[in-house]
Amino acid sequence: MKRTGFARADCPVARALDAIGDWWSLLIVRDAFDGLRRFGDFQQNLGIAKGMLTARLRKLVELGVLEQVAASDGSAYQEYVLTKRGRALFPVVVSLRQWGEANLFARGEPHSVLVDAQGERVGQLVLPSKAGRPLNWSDTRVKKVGSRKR
Amino acid sequence: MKRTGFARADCPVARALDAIGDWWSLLIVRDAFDGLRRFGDFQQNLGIAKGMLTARLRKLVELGVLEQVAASDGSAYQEYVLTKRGRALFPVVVSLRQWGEANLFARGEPHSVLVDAQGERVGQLVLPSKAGRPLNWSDTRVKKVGSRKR
DNA sequence: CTGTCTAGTCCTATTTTAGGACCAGTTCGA
DNA sequence: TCGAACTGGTCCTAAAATAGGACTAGACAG
Repeated sequence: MKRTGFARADCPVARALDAIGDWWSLLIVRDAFDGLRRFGDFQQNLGIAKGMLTARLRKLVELGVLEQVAASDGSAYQEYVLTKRGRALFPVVVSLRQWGEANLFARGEPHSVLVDAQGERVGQLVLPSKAGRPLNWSDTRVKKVGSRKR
Repeated sequence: MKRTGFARADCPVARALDAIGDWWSLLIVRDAFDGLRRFGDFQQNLGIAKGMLTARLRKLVELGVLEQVAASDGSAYQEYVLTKRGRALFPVVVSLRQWGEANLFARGEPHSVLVDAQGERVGQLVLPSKAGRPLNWSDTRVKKVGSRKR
């Protein structure tokens, strides 16, 4: 049957997953962060079927995550680049990366790493309180819509 | 056809999506962070088909994201709770939440919010450099496996 | 003991996916 | 300047994933 949609959910997590939580979208975004721009680049690098890629790119453009611009090499082709909204997905990609690094590789097994401009490995993502104190999961809770609880 | 797998990819993002990037897993994890523990709680709250939920819970247990424990109310039933590995998904859920809040709700449209123990809204996730300086996407790049580039 | 609740299993119709054949417009090479 | 190859798609098919519901064994409550 048709996949259940969450586009009208109260929960932002559900809406986010509805938008970009499918099997390919975040990998396309990851590759876009990596500098890939052309249809053929994505297709080759991901090994995705062309029809699937067409559909995903179209949806990401519709969502405002990617936009099509004239090719930077002066040819008549188009390129796909991240918009501001797309670049805002950076923490999502990084958090997945960090969880994957820590939990899905054997000790010593090589993987790509995220480094800063100096080539130094980056630290772990931190969730700060309003006052700037680092929080972990047990310091937080979700306040539901309409909840009067303070 | 069978969905393409990324379990052996070099990229931790790809492996993470292979593990938990399907349509339901992260919503189940979100609900687990929210305190849901029983099969029926997940099933009702998500509106997911029972067969789907069974399959997803089984996979999450296999992955070590959830574990089954005896019910806390003393009944003969089992409950599903997050393991350490599952709790490590906190930044993933939070990053999706923050992106969804900022990009998928109309101005003024209500949504659930993440608050700290004092009921204060939390800040934005921050990626620090090794030295603690906040980084954004343009300050970073991915060093591929086997890459000699510094 | 009997009826209801819980946590499933199993089946089916429909949708989604992967993969490949095909195609029009663009660019390259001689 | 022409033909070949490349780019960025479209369209088709077989197989797999999904939603939804019928059914069930064991737990529990009265």
